[in-house]
Amino acid sequence: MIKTKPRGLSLLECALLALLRQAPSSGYDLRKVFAETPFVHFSDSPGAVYPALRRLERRGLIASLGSGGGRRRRSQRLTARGQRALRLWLRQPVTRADLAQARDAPMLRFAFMEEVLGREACALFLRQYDGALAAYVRELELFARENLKQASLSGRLAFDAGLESFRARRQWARRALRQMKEREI
Amino acid sequence: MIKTKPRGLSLLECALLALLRQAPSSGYDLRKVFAETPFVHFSDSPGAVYPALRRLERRGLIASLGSGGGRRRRSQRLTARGQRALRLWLRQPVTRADLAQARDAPMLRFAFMEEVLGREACALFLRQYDGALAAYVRELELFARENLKQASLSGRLAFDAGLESFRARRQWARRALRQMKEREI
DNA sequence: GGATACATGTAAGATGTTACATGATTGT
DNA sequence: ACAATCATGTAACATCTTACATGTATCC
Repeated sequence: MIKTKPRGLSLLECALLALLRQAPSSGYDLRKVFAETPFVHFSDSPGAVYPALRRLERRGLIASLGSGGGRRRRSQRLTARGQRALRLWLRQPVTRADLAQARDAPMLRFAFMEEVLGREACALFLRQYDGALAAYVRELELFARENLKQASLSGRLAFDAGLESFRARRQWARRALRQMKEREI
Repeated sequence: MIKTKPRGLSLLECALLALLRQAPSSGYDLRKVFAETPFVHFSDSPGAVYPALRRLERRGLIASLGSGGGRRRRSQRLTARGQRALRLWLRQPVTRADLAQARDAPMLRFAFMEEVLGREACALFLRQYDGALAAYVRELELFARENLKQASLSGRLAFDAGLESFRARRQWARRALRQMKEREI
């Protein structure tokens, strides 16, 4: 028995795994990706990235390439265990909690999915995602009917904004599925 | 000079202020709101809510109603300072960071805005929000043209999902502004 | 050899999560 | 009196933010 606690990985840690799979990189490289890529909300602060990398290293999911002391550039690569952890994360089903709380997690997974799991997994994901969205939209509509009667106009509109985000995302999922199939040839 | 550090309020703390303005409530009440309201992502865990309430109390933004020791129900109400803090939060301009990082903050503010600041402030907000979204969408489109050439299909689609969310939100903002004006009579 | 950019790290503090503990109230 | 529910709180832990500290390479 190993002493590793089976705590889950944070979204940041998963993103780091996915980026390191594409190419071994240093913490500095990864921070630049976060700094320069819009609308992915990860912090490029050293106090977030370097500790996360060392957590991944401690778990054996990544390993240093260039060694040496001091403060020289130190690239990290994914280990076999890291590969497995990444695939596991990418293959998770889409849950209601993913929609309600960790709203960006599904899309982050999808962004890296094709490279790691291939087109079929992407198509499966899109169908699951659409289904989960459909159920969640129904739930929200029901809530609106029962609880938004005497809300202010701005309150109702704010709720609508959320609802329409999910509806738009459903449309996107359908379109994405079509495109995946078209280019399957 | 008072010793209060001018640290900002967390989104949770702002939400608590807004809810307490509607009606004095206990921590338990507030937790139930978070537990039962879908797609507002606040935790209903006691370890999040009670410490946040005590921080607000320490700052003089809320105050206890029912006193008494033990573990009896203790409702909190907004103080005059709390009112001012709430209005200040609601009146903040929409920034790029609100769109890129704190994505839910603007809508949370809008939801409570009419009750506290009135229709005109809502209309101003919607125009600002639309403008900020327009600029951000242009920025994202530029990024896509320059950096998404050799991305995988799922990678490009994931980016599109984000883009379309922002476009859909712009449409919503325009529609909301129309509705605000229609019912202004 | 001095300035500048590259690169890694840490310390302090805020916040949130999970799990547990415990006091009050209500119904039977 | 007992259980169930209401209601508040705390301890341990993980993560992230901000700000600072420090070493290395490169260019002139």
